[in-house]
Amino acid sequence: MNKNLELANIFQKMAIYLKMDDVPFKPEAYQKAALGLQTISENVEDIYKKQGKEGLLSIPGVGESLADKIIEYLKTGKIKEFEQQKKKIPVNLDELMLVEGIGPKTIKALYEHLKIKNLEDLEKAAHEGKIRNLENFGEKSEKNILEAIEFLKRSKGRFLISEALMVADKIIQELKRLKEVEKISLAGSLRRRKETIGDIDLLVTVKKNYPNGAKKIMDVFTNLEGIIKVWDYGLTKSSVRFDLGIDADLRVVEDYEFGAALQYFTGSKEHNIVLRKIALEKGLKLNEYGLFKGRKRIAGETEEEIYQTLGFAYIEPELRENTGEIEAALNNQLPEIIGYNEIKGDLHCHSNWDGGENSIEEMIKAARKKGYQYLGISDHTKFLRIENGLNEKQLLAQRKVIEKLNSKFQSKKFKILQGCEANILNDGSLDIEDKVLSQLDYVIAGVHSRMKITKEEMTERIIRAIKNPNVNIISHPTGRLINRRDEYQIDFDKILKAAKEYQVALEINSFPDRLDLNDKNIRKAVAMGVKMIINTDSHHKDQLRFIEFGIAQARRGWAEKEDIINSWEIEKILAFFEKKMN
DNA sequence: GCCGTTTTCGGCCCGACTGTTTTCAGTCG
Repeated sequence: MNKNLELANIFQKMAIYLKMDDVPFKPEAYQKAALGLQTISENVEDIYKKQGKEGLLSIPGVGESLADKIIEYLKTGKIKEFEQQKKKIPVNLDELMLVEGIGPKTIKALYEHLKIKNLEDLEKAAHEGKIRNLENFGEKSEKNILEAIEFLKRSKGRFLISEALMVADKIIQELKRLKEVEKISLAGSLRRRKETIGDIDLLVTVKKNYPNGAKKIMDVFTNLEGIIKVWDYGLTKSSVRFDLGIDADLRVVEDYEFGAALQYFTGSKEHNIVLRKIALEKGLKLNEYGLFKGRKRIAGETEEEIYQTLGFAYIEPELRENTGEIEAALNNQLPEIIGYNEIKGDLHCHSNWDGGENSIEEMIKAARKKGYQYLGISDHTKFLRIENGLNEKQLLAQRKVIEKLNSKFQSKKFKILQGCEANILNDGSLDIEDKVLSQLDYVIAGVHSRMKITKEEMTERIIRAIKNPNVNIISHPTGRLINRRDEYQIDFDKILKAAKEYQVALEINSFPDRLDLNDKNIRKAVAMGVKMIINTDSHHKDQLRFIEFGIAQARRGWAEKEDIINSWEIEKILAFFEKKMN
C-alpha cells in the first residue's frame, strides 16, 4: 500500500475513534483529509520531499494539524495519538465497520460490555444471544447483525477492481523496469475486468540472452514493497500476498507459448472448456502451452493466432465468460463493443457547489485534459442536506455561472451542460420543482433514501420518476454497493420497458464500488434497445479516471457505441434529451 | 480540525429510518 492510502486509512480510523467519544466536527475533518489523500494522484512522500509542509497543506482537507500528523507518520511510521486510541479500544475496525448497521458507538458498546474485538467475537456473541440483553439492543438488532455477517461472508475475499488494478499496475511498473523482461501482461479476472477480483494473475516472458532472467524477475517480484507473505517461490511460478490482503501470482513462460498461456490464464474457465472442446472436434488439442495437431504446435505465440486457427474472430477478454460469445464468434456476430477511448464526456459530476472537492472550472480543466468534448455538472439537490444539495434558487444561480463559462469555452469547442442529480422521493416525485428542472440541460434522478421497500413499491417509484418529462437519466439504477449492500428490490424488466418508452438513459455508474448497472443488466438493456450512459459520479476531478471501470463494465455487457449516449456527439445527445421533453 | 465572494474566528452537522424505546440513539446517505 502506498503512503497516501496508509495515511488515509489511519485518518479514517481516527475519525471512527473520535466518533465513539462523540467529538463534534473533528471526525468529518479527518474523513475529508482521508478522502483528499485517496484522490490526489501525487505521492504524499514526494509532495513532502519536494515542497515540505506547504505541499501537504495543499492536499484537500489537510490543514496545520493533520499536516503535522502526516509528517510524524512519514518520519516515524506511526502517529502517537492513533496508537493511543488503538490501545484504549483494541478492536479490528476493518472487520467490524464492514458490518452493515454497525458504527462507532455500537463497536464501543460491544467492546466495553462484551469485549467484542472482531468479527468472530461478534458472530459468537450474536449466536449465543448475548447482544440482545445490552441496553438499546434487542432481538431484531441481533438478527440484523447475523444477517449482515452472512452477507459479508458471501462477498469475502473479493477485491474491488480498482484496488486490484492499483496493486497490479504497481507490479507491472516495477517489473517493466527490468531489462530481463520482454513481455508482461495481466491475465485472469483482472484482465477480463470483472467487477471483483479474487487474485492478481500476471505473465511475463524473459528476453533472450538472459539465462538467469527468470530468477532475477522472481527475486524482484517476491521482494516488492508491500508484500507480507511469499506463498511460493519458483522459476516458473511465484505467489505472494500484499498488505491489502490480495494475492498475486506471476508466471514466467516461453515466448512461443505466451499467447497460449495468456489465453489459458485469462479464462474464464467456462470459456476455455468450450474452446478446448471445439479444438478436440477439429482434431486439435489446446492447453496452456499451445494449440497442437498431434505433437506439432500450430499456434501459441499470440492469442489472435489461437483464435484464428480455431476458426474464430478474436474475442475480447471482457467477453470471455461463455455466455454466448463463442457462438457469436463462430457466426461472425460478435458485437463491436465500445472502446476505452470512445467516451466524449461525463455527465454525472459533482462540483463544490454541493460539497464536491473541486470547482466547476477545475472539473472542466480535468475533463478537457481527458480529451472530452463536453462535461455535465450534476450536483445533488436539496433533499440530501448532508451533501449540501442545491435548492431551486441555487440551481438557477449555478445556471448563470455555467452559461458564462460556456461563452468562455465556445471558441474552444467545449460545452458545459448543467444537470442535477435530483432525488426520487418516496412516492416517485422529485425534490425539485418541474419548472426549474425544465430549465436545465438534462436531469438525472436517483434513489438515495428508503431503499428497503417492496419490489412493487420500488419499481413503481422509479418508473414514476422515469415518466417525469424532465428526467433523462436514472443514476445507479439498482443501488447496490459491491461487498456492502445488495441491490434494492426492483422489477428490472419493467424499468427497462419504461426507460425505452420514455426515452430515458440508464446509468452505468463507474464508481468502483457501484459499477451499477452490472454486466447482466447492461446486456438486457442492449438487447431491448434501451440507451445507457457511462458516468463516473465524480466528487473530485481525479475521479474522472474511474470512467475506465464503467467502460469495462459496458464492454462486459456487450454494449456498442450506439448503446452508450456519451460516446455520441453533443448534438445527438441534446437531441436525445430534447425529444423526451416533447 | 478545516476553511473563508458573509468570516483568520466561528461555523460546520441535516433528515429519514430503524429498532429501541415511551422520547431517543445510532446509522446512513
